[in-house]
Amino acid sequence: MIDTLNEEISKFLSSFLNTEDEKLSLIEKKYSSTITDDLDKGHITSNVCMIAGSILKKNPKEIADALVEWLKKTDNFHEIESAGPGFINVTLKRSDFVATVHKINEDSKKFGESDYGKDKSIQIEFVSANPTGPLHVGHGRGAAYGDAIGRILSSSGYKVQKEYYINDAGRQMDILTASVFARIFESELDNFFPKNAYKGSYISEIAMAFRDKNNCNLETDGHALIKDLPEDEEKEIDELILRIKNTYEAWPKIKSFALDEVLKTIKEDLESFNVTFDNWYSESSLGSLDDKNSKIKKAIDTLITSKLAYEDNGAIWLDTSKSGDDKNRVLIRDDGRATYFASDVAYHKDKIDRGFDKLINVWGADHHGYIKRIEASIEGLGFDKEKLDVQLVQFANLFKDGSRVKMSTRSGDFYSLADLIGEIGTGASRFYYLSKQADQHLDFDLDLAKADSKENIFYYIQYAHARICSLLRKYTDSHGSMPENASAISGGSYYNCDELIHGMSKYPHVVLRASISLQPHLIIYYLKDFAHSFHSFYNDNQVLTESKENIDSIIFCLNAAKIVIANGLKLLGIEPIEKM
RNA sequence: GCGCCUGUAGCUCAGCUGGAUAGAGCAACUGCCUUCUAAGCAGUGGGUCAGGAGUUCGAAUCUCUUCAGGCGCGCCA
Repeated sequence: MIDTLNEEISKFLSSFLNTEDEKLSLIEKKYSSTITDDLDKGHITSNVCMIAGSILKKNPKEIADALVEWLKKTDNFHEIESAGPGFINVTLKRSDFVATVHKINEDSKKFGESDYGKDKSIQIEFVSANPTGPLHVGHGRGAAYGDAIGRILSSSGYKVQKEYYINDAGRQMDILTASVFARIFESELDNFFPKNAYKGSYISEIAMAFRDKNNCNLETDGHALIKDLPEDEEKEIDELILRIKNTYEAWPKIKSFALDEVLKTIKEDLESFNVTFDNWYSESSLGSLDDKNSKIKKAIDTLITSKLAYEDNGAIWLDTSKSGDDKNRVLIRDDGRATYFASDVAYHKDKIDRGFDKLINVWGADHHGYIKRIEASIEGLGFDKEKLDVQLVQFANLFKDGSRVKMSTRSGDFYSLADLIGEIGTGASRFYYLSKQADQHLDFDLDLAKADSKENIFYYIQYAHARICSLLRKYTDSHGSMPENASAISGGSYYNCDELIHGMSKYPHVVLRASISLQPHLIIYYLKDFAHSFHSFYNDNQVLTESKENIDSIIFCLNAAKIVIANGLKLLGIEPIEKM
């Protein structure tokens, strides 16, 4: 019905105000009609008269009075009032108001969807954690966020692809391999373990699994491998990697085995976190600089041809400062190896080449200094940098028993995402990760997530859903099938559901707003408010002792309320609970 | 030093592209379970929206500035 109001406002503006088109379109652009916060102000409200008053230098209240007269003549609405400094408050006809409930029941799972992003494709790249170990709680927030905006954008009509970029080409992979190697041949190496290797217990598990499936024979002298290694931890591991590669031919076999095992764990963790990807993109598929036809070589050649990349001091640099970066960045080191940045340039080129209308990168906030140079490379390759939208996710601090949970990947033992899911469940985990705007620091309180009080908003919302389910069960137990209309409400004899219906009518607007702003937390706060309306209703009304007509109408309405809560939770990747 | 983020009730946070008396929960105090799930509801008290200036019909929201806190500034990934 907001559309109807806006159409009438358009007609009013052009015929009544009699002013030039330029000003009219400015008014049209700036004003907004919204669903009211409370029923005292009717169902819909518009600030159009104040905007018009300001642009046309006229008294807003006079315009409002004229608009009220105009709208009254159309007979589209039950009641129209001007209020305050020049708001227009509209009360809908009972039938239009109740139509919301019918629409929700009909649309059911599709209620809240729109075609806002129709014909546009968006790719979201997120998590993309190095495949060197299981996901930890730091990755959880990006995972929940990327997946949620994927769901939200899909529901707004966008064609969405979710992608995980696997960093399987760099030094990290060698360190992973060396770590596993050292565990496999622990005894041959006199229990030596490199200082900079991955120390988690998963490394030993991978080593054991490898030993079970392969004949492991070191063949060379283990003592020689570890003799006189450099003291410096970085140099130590690099030297060890070099020696193993030169003497142990099964190195690639361990490497691919370790990668597969780690990826398997990551996929399992994500799956139990209700996060799925449409595509897993391997960094190594970008090829090597030695291959003329590889993606990485071609991307860099393009930059060299356009003179944005140049040689200096034996290295190849990209002129990123031209696009606002602090300094220029190295693409190819003086020893001929590509940097991580070079891979990323080629990767982003490939993403754009794949034809998406928009790319969203979900990055940890610590990478924000990296945005400029990626944008610069996109411009350098001749693309519009606006195609890329980097969404930063701040770290989440976990609190347990009142104090901060430490997580350190180096020491080996850390609080993993799987631990979190095991402790509070997927739903509550996702919920709290998403409960605050992504680019702001989040204190994640594990004790709160498990608490059984109103303070725990997750269960507060789920409880509303479960209570409705319980009523619906009791209704169908005695009545057989579900009611199909709300005659008592539309007829105007029963008003107690009005606040709930009014709340439900906001839902599609909330979803759209979350979609445009990429902010899932808006849905959480909406659901919290809506759950409150329900609990309040539930307390004031003894549903099942009402008259038959009233019961039917209430149940029809509550089924709609259940749909709204369930749809909202599903957009967050959370399964609604039917019984608590 | 430069860049990004943040500062709203005692605590944890909402507050949509500027809109009507700034909202929740917790904590404090009061009520409501022989009736559909009390993980619930209703009420009371609690605010210089960090400080200052500006933009205008109107600012927590936009601009500038001061103060305070967090993070990032590699031929690492």
